[in-house]
Amino acid sequence: MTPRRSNAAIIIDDVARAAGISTATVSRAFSRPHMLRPETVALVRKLADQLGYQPNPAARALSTGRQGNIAIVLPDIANPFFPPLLRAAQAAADAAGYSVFLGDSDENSTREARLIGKLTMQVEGFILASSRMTNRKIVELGERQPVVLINRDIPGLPRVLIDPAKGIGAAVEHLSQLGHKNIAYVSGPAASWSNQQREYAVEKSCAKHKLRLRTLPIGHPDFESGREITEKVLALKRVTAVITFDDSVAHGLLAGLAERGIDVPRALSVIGCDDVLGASTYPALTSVSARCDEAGRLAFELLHKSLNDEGGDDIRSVLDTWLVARGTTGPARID
Amino acid sequence: MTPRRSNAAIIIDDVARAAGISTATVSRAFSRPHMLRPETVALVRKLADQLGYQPNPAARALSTGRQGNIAIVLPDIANPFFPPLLRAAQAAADAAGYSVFLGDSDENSTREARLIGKLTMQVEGFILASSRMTNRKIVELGERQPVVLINRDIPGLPRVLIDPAKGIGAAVEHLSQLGHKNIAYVSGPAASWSNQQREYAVEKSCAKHKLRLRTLPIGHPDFESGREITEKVLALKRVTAVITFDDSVAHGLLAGLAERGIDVPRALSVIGCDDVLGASTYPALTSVSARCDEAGRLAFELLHKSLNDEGGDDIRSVLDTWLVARGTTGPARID
DNA sequence: TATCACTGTGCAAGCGCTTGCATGCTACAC
DNA sequence: GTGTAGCATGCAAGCGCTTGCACAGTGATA
Repeated sequence: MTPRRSNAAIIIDDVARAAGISTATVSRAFSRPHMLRPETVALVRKLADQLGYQPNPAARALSTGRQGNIAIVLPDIANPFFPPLLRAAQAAADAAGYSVFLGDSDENSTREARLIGKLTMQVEGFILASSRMTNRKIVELGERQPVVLINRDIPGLPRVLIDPAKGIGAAVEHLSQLGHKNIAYVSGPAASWSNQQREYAVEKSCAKHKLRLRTLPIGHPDFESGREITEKVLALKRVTAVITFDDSVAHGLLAGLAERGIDVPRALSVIGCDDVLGASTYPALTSVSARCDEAGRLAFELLHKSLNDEGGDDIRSVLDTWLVARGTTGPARID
Repeated sequence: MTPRRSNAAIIIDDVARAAGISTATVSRAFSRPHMLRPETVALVRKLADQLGYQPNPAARALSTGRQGNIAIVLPDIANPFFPPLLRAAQAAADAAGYSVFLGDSDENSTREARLIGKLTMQVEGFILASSRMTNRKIVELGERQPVVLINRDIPGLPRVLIDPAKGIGAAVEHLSQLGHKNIAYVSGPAASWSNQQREYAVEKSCAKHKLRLRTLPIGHPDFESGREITEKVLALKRVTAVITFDDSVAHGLLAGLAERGIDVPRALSVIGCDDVLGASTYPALTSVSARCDEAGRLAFELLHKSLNDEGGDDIRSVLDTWLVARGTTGPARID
């Protein structure tokens, strides 16, 4: 067979020939410089630069089994919780020399599994943020390849968890102090670990402070659903405060309330989760805050350790949350 | 040399052996099924499924020079303009069988160039959204590999442009009709094509409607900068309306105004650009709207055509904008 | 029956890199 | 002078796949 491509692409042989040495040495100048005489390394580096040589990652991957890539898979980039996380994770990965694949599963576990399947052979590991897959599937994946979870608590797999307990505890206490007796929780996707945690934390805190709690389910956690749930929230006559699964939903709810002329916080207090909207709503949203960028950074760090076989046993990194009280919470109205 | 890895990984030989045929035939069963007897294809498919065989992309890439990957590079995922775009582009790419690399340049052209360099050999093409690199660099890249631009107008390269003219024209007309005579434009990054277009459109429309225009520069276009610019906006005594580079900035400005008790729109009208915040501010933001998800989808489509050598000559796909008037615009105050 | 054009498969080279082992060399000790 | 270590480099196989070409079978045509 004759060569198929005769691109202008510079390959290792070109550099080797230019330097009058073997390709092995050129290769080592990049991957194991300490094995070579410093002058040799310098020469190769110079020539490579000059010729514009870049090692072909496919060839390298084929030979070594390492691709220098990772993948981040998440349910919905448009959810404002993820961009900061993604940004931080990609920045950390980049700094460590990795390139990152992005997979958006659109909140769909089948699609998520398909995406992962398509990427497995091209990446050294995965960061799964708010995965919608079953534990079993995730564990299976984890047996074949390094995986770090964000907001999913599966023993045995390294994971970064944003624990809403503290923040939600503070939120409920805040409401209790303001005189609220009946509150509602607008819950997120059932398959979401975060939602389970948040719901549980709300329940527990309400019990502690002796508040009555009603729960309202929602489909896709976004602005629209928040807006649409408004009617149902208002139908809960005695409820004077609402905690929502996330800020988007709170945002939608605020919009729905504004449309109906309901005064926030006088008639109803609203608290979001994630605190990703900053103070950018009006009134500024009281929210349970967390460093989600930190979660992204940390997740990559754990993955990086995994890749270098430094994965300690059963790492479970928990990030705390806290309440940021702004303008959407106030004293309970008196009926 | 002996084999380095003896993974449990199934390779093409395993399938070939199981089927009692050559690897060539197995390979063709995937890439050129029409060359084979249908029964052969079926057999191979069945066995491959059974064994869990997946072609190694690195080997394939090495052999064919095609990776099945593309990259999307953008200045800041945390900017709400990008997630919908990215989402749509990745969905389209996925549907066409491509996986996507993500690069966040952090608004930095050097970093952008570095990211691109790192990815070139792993992708078949690039989507550059709001690139911060110089025309020269981009053209150079385009000569070496398929590139589609979003919001960057370089003749010869396929590009998707969101043309603000119509929407901004409508915005200025809207303000003019409301009796505004003096308006301000809070501008974005100087290197941004979008900003240039928007600034130009504002100037032109103001001239047409005989409005006086002041321009205020801003650094990183985000919520914080918007908030910080408030003082300067208020210092422009006669200005009764402001158009901002994007929604984030408008958002920040609204927050800044609210903090100072300035009534929007009674004391000052505000118009954003991109319309990515929905009606989620209060008052709901009047904004120049565009289908940014459509831009993402379209960009991939153009890239896909490029990759299949169907790139027409000098494709320049322009998406229109329009004004969505909401609550932040009203009659000019009378000083 | 011999010839010819297909068709479906197999052979084996080659994609560009890494790396185990061999080799040549220098330097030092005996 | 010989032996021996140790260092820097080269040789060549192999990573898993694709694909040009060769080749064997088949049926149609002469």
